[in-house]
Amino acid sequence: MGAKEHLEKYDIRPSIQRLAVMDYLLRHKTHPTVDEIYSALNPVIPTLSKTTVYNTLKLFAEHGAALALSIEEKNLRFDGDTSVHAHFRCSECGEVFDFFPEQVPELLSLNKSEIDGFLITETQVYYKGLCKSCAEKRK
Amino acid sequence: MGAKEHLEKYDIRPSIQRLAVMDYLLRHKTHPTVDEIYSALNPVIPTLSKTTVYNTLKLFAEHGAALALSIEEKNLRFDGDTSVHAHFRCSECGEVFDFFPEQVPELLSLNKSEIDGFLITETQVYYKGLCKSCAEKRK
DNA sequence: CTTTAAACTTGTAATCAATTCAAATTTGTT
DNA sequence: AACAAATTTGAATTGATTACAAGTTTAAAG
Repeated sequence: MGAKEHLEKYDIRPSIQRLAVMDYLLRHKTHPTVDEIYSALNPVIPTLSKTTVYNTLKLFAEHGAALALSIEEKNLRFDGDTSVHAHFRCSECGEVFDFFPEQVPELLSLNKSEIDGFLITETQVYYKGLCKSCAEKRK
Repeated sequence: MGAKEHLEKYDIRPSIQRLAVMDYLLRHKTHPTVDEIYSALNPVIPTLSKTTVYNTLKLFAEHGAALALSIEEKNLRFDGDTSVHAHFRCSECGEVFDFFPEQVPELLSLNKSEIDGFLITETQVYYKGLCKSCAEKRK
């Protein structure tokens, strides 16, 4: 599915800037920060403002078209993949990976459900530690 | 267990300030922010600096004596309860609750384990939505 | 086509949580 | 008591994010 269809699906009008940001998110599974997205797109759309990237990502998150991850202290990170999955951040290299341990689906599927009177609309599961590549280097 | 024993357990020297912060965390299960802790303790220890509260909480988190929760956009929140549990943040009133759906223990117990070569040292599970009290008011 | 209003984008300025840093104080040790 | 290490302090700085007001684009109606 392309960026245009993805935006339409979430009732977001497809401006040039929004399409570019969505396209970037769909093509890069790296969970980029605002700065990374801005730096990548600025050469292509020279008039692009960083404020627009902020506005756009906030809009995406509100409409459910992207996930905002607060998995690291400094920057928010964004994910265009809104399917059920968790995230892993390596404390060595800082990279953020999609993560899918067996137990996760069950847990995330609590979404939209009600427990003890609490209405769950969003679930975030964050793991931290050493990624495969950094763990091997340690040896 | 008192604040002193708690600190000793995690190899943290018990200064006046550290004891006060730890004591506050153990007595208030509200997942307070730095500001909340500082504002509460400043009247008691007038010389207290906010930098000390920052330093202290960072130290606690590094030693595993407290949890740093990035469950909300603006401030970090802290939890003196380091046992296995998840958190729920109400998007209406902003309060952060301890939360313990059945599936959580299993998920959090991945801690210190290895999956696909990834070494997990920390797990955070965040739920967002409407808390019981705010959900009832909505009707 | 024009006109017009709404939606969107832009850049600057402001905010504010968190960190840096160097000086002052406290603590533990000989 | 004297010294070194650890801790605390507050002022200054950083840096991600937001606010805002002006400029631009888009879409719909005449």
